[in-house]
Amino acid sequence: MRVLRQIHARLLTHAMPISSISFGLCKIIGFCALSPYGDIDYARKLFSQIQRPNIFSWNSMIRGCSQSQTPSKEPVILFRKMVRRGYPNPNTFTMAFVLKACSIVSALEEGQQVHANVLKSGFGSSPFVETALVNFYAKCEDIVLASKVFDEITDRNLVAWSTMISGYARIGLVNEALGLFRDMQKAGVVPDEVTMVSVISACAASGALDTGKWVHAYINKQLIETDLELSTALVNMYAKCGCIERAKEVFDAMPVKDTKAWSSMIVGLAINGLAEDALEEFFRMEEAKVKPNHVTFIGVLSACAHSGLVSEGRRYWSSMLEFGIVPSMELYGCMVDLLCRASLVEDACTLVETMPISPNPVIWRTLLVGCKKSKNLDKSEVVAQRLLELEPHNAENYILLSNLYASMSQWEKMSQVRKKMKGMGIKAVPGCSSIEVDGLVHEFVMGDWSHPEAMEVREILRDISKRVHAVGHQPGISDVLHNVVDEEKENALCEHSERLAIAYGLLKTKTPMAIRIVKNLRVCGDCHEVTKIISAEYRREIIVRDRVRFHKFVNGSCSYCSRASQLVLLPFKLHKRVLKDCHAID
DNA sequence: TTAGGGTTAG
Repeated sequence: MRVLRQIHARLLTHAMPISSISFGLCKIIGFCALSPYGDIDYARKLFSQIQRPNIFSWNSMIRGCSQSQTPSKEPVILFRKMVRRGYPNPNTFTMAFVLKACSIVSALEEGQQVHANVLKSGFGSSPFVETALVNFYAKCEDIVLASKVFDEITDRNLVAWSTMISGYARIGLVNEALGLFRDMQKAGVVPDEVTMVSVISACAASGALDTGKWVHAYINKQLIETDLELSTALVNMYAKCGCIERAKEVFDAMPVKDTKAWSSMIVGLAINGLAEDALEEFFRMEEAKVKPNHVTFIGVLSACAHSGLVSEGRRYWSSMLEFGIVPSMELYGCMVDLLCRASLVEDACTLVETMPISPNPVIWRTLLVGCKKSKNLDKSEVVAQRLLELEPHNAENYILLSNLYASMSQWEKMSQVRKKMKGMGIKAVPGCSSIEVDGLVHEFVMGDWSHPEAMEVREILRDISKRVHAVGHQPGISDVLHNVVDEEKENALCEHSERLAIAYGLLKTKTPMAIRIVKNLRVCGDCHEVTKIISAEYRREIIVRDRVRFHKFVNGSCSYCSRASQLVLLPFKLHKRVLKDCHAID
C-alpha cells in the first residue's frame, strides 16, 4: 500500500494527460479494493475523487465492498448509482458481483431488482449470472425461485449443479440435495470437492449416516481431493451422525487443521457426550498454536456443561476473554446452561441480569428449565414472565411453563396456562422425527398417518403398545399433557413422532441392526422411558439424536446419560493440565 | 475483474 500511495502521489504531480491519470487511478482502485494487501477505505477515497470511473473501477468497488469484514448493502447502492449515471453500462461481471453481495447480506428485495435488470439487459444467458442468481435465491432461502432459475438454465455446468445442491443442503432438504446429486451424475457432470462438501453437509444436517458413508466411499473411489473444507465437512458429518470414531479418524488424518477443523472436532466430541476428549482436543489445539474462536468455546463450554465441570467452565470463560473473544449470545447460552445443570440457578440469573446484550428467548428458556429442575417457583414465574413478554405466541414456552407447574404439583396454575394458550389460539407444533432407511430419510410428524406404509407402522405400534403395558409402564407427564391417556392405550403410544419413527425402523430393518432416529425435535429432556423399554424388549440399539446430543439406548438404559452422570465423579487430570495458565474468575 | 464449499448455545 505504501508503494501504491507513492505512485498515486506521482500521478498527481506529473504533467500527464487526464486520461492517463484516470486510467492509472482506476488500476489503483482495483488493487486497493480487491487485493488482500489493499485498503478498501483508500479505494473509496480515490473512487470518490475521479469523475468518470471506468467499468473496471465500478466492478472492483462493488466486489471489494461485498468482501469487507462487515458486509452491508453498499454494493447495491453503488450499483444503483452506476445505473442512474448511465455510464458506464453494467456488464456480466457487475451483475455477478452485485448478486453475490445481495446473497451475502440476504437482501432479497434488492437482489430481485437486480434480477429484473439482468432480464432487461439481456445478461440472463451468461452462465456466471445464471449461477449467481441461483446462489442468491438459495442464500435468501427462497429455494423455489432458486430451483426455477436453475431449471431454466439450458447448459448446466459443474458450478450451477453444485450451487443448487448447496442450496438444498443448507436448508436441510437432504433428499432433494442427494436426488440432484444423482441427476448431476446422470447428466455426465463430474463432481469436485466443492460439490461433495454440500452433499456431505446435507447428510450431516439430516443425520443420514449410511448415505454419508456411501458418499465418503464415493469420494475416495473417484479420487476427489479431500481438502481442508471437505475433511472438515466429513468430521462434522460423522460427529453429527453419532459415529465419533470415524470423525476422529478423518480428523487425525488431516495434514493441516485450521480453527474450523478443530472446532468441528471439539463440538463433535461434546455433542457425543465425550467431554474429556473434547477438552483434551482443545489442549492439543492450543499446543498446535491454532487460535480458537467463539465456536471452539461453544464446544468447550457445552462439554463442561454436559459433564458438570462448573469451575473448569468458569475458567475456560476467563481464558476465552483473554483470547479477545467477545461473548456472543450462544456463549452466554452455554454458560447459563452450565450453571443451571449444576443447580446454580442464582448464579445463572445473576449472569443473565449482567449480560451486556439483551437475553434472547433461548437464554430465558434455559433459565426456566434450570428453575424447574431446582423447583424454584418464585424465580420460575419471574423468568416465565420475561420469556412470554418476548415471545407471547410460541407454544413451546407455554408447554414448558405448563410442564413446570405440573412438576411442582401446581395443577391450578398448570390449567390456567393451558387455558391461556387455548384462549390465544396457540397450538403446539407437532413433534417431528426422522429415520434413514435404504438411503432415504423418512419424516414422521406427530399424529400424521400420511406415510405410504402407515398401516404396517400401526401394526408394529400395536405390538409395542402390548409389550410396553405388559412391563407395567405408567403414562408419563408428557402423555398426560398431550391428552391422550383417555384414548385407547395403543393410540397413546402412537401419537409420538419418535415412536412412529422407531416403529418404522423395526418394520424395515432386521436385528441386530441399530435403529437410528436421526432427528428428533423434542426439547432435550430425560431419557424416554418407553424408548428404554423398546430397546430392551426388541433387543435393539436405538440411537435418538435430539438437538444437542445422542442418546444411545441399549438393553433398557441410555449410555449417554449414565456416562454423563459418571463423568462428574471422575478425577480431572486433563483439565488441570489444560487450565494451568488460566486465571480463575471464581 | 466474473458464479459453487467446512465449525455455532437450549
